[in-house]
Amino acid sequence: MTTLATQSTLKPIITNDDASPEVRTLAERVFHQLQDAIVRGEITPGSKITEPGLSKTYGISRGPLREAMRRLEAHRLIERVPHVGARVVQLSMKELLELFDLREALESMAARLAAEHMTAEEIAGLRKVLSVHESQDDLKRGEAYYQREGDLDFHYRIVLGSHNKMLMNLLCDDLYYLVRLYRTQFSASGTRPQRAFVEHHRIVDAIEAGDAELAELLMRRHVSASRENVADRYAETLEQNARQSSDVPSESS
Amino acid sequence: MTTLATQSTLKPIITNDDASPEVRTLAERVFHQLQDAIVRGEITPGSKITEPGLSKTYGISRGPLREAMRRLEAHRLIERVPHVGARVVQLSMKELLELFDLREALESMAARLAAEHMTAEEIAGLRKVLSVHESQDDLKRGEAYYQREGDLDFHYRIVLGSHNKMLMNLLCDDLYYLVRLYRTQFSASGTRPQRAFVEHHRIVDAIEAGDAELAELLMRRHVSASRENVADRYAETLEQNARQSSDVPSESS
DNA sequence: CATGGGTTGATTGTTGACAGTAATGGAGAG
DNA sequence: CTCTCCATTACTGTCAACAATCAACCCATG
Repeated sequence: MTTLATQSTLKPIITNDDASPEVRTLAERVFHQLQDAIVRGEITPGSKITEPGLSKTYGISRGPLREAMRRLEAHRLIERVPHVGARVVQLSMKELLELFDLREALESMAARLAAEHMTAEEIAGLRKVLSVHESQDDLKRGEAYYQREGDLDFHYRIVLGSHNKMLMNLLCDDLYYLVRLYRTQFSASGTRPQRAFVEHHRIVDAIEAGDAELAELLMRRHVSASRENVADRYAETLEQNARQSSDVPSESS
Repeated sequence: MTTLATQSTLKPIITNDDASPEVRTLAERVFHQLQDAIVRGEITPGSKITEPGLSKTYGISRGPLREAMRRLEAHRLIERVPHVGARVVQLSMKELLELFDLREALESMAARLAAEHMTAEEIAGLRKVLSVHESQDDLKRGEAYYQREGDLDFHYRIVLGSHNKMLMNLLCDDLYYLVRLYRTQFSASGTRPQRAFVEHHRIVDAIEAGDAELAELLMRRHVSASRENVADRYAETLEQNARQSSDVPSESS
């Protein structure tokens, strides 16, 4: 419920609602808007974005827009080359798997620290996330779309539970947006969500028991399994694309 | 000295030498200059920096300077709050230890991957670093200043040897500058460098043998030991500061 | 017909000025 | 003498215009 749908109408046009409470500057607001647009896939990965275009789209000057783009670059959501331009990042399969390797190392560490430092309230909140999570899954068995948002919320809370500021910055501010970017594309397959549920529960059990070593191990396995699932999905997509574009290989892009 | 050097020997004034070959824009150049200045301690951690001041110091307009500062913020070398200003980051002891925890998780992973993927040439280069490293230590036994730069070079090369782009970005671009910032302050104590040498050699041995598990374990221990050493140094510094400032407790913060 | 060079168009980098906001200092009241 | 309120001030955020650079296109030439 914390990070759930900012149910806007897919309009990148300027919005005065100020969903985020602490957006005190234009650059920050358009940064969040662009971040959302990229993560939700409204801007195709790999597509080129230009400063005049965006500044006109969002109705602001190029100054704040450039700052927003700098922040997007820092979060690795876009890539810029001097005097040429910027384009939305497009991870290769290799890089995507690398990202999951990073998550494996960092989140297993987070789980260990969470088992050591998480407070009772935080654990209760984590359990609540799991229950909501589960009821949603009962509702829509095959959907697995909101489920993935809930999954990220779960991981998010464990990282916060580590009480390690550096780790929180790294995972929540930098890596998770990349994860979300590809999560929408490669949502878990049919049998995977249920197993993920079980793994989530076992991880929380280990954390609640204060068993740091077990929590670390379980989280490592959990992320690794998620990695394998995404890899399969990616391979499927590539295969389909190859089959589709075999008719029109003269793609001008 | 907290403020910038006026016209003294340390000239941050515009330099056309272009040490980096690919500095195509003003913002990038001043970014690297500021990065160096911060890492070398020429700008005191915690001190406030203002845009007009820096723009006058470096002889550029506020536009590129703001971009440079954005990049510094992305690399976590400065911290900004809207409408207030920016100051050079100053890690607490807790955060510094957290940073080493991150290194432990990430570099042990890097060592494992390096043992799996490092080429013969890269291993040879690594050995050469160690030899240079050692001769320097023979030269100046207690100095341990260049040694630390060599130490970072060692770790740098192992991360590169992992052939994991994401990991390289994270460690080399983001975390290592923070490490360098505090390395100058808490250089290894007398007995530590020699032990670090031995550990380095054993890690390279494990990598050369392709023993991924051992390399991972050794690197984890190595970083952990380095962490303990820095923690001790930090505690000593704090103690000294407390003893010195016990005479003048009426500090106007 | 292919290839090289020059021109044109658009985009990025940079600058200076203007507007809004937070800190600073002083004046007045209690 | 201290506290509060207000005006000054300096800094940050924003904007529009200028300069430098790159990509694409057209034309000339071998």
